[in-house]
Amino acid sequence: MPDSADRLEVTGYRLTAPRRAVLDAIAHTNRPFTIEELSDRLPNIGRATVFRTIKLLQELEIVCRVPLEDGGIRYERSRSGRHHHHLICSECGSVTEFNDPSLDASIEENATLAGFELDGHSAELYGRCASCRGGGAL
Amino acid sequence: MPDSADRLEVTGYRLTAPRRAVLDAIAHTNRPFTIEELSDRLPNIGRATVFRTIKLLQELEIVCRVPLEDGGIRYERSRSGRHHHHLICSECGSVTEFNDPSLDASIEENATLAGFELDGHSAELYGRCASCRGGGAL
DNA sequence: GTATCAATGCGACGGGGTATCATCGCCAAA
DNA sequence: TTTGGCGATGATACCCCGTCGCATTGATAC
Repeated sequence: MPDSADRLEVTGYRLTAPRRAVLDAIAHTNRPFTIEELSDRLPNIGRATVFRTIKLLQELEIVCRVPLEDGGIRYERSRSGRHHHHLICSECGSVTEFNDPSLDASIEENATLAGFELDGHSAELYGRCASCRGGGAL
Repeated sequence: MPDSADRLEVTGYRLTAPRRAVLDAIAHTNRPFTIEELSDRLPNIGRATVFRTIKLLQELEIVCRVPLEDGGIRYERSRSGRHHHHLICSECGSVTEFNDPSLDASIEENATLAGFELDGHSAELYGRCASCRGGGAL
């Protein structure tokens, strides 16, 4: 994951061994993960450092936070690296990013209607993904 | 708040003194609150009971959970009692409910496009409300 | 090389919520 | 009206997730 490393350096953060290890671990993960899972895979790295690194990567939009329906939190490597929304499968836990200008427009319109100055928003969709529906028991 | 009490009874839950007290407290609150705040206002009621009651009221859609931008959680009496979204002011903390069929339609469309079977979604908008903008320093 | 200061690791801490379990009290049936 | 069942309560311990404080380490500039 060279460009993520680049992004760290370019923004003035030090590219240390623990940060490399975290970047490497998430590069090799294709499923949303918890900090605990990540931390377990990196036994030589302090838990606090994993938290701090993930927080940093969120700010750099390399990783994004995925709020689950039950209130739990997972994280995932951001594929687009830009603002997006999530489709979260309650069966297999997979997360799909999507982007829809008309959805964003609709959100902005509602803010404007309410006299609201928008500076951020989130939208999460919960349900069952295509493959779980296809192969599933229902 | 007689109809909330009714809703409890109708759905088969007992309308007990602690539940009445919680209903009464939230009826007299017009701002989003934390469980701690609510619990402090009800010193004779156990903290666990406050948590349990709020959880119950969420299920009955009498109260809704408001996720803040920083990850914190507040609760608010639901005005519409139905599915809705939130405009959350980062300055004064006020929460405004809104409902927009075209926003919901847009969400459903994205789900359909992805082959997703939707069973729930959330959308939170963060920014500054009209009155904070009007009287504010900017 | 060496100084500097960000980053790390450790352990303690804190907030928010749940589990356990004995007790209470609402409600209905007798 | 008493009684009994069982849902609700309260106190406490506990758990999970994330942060803080602080001494130490190590990346980078000079």
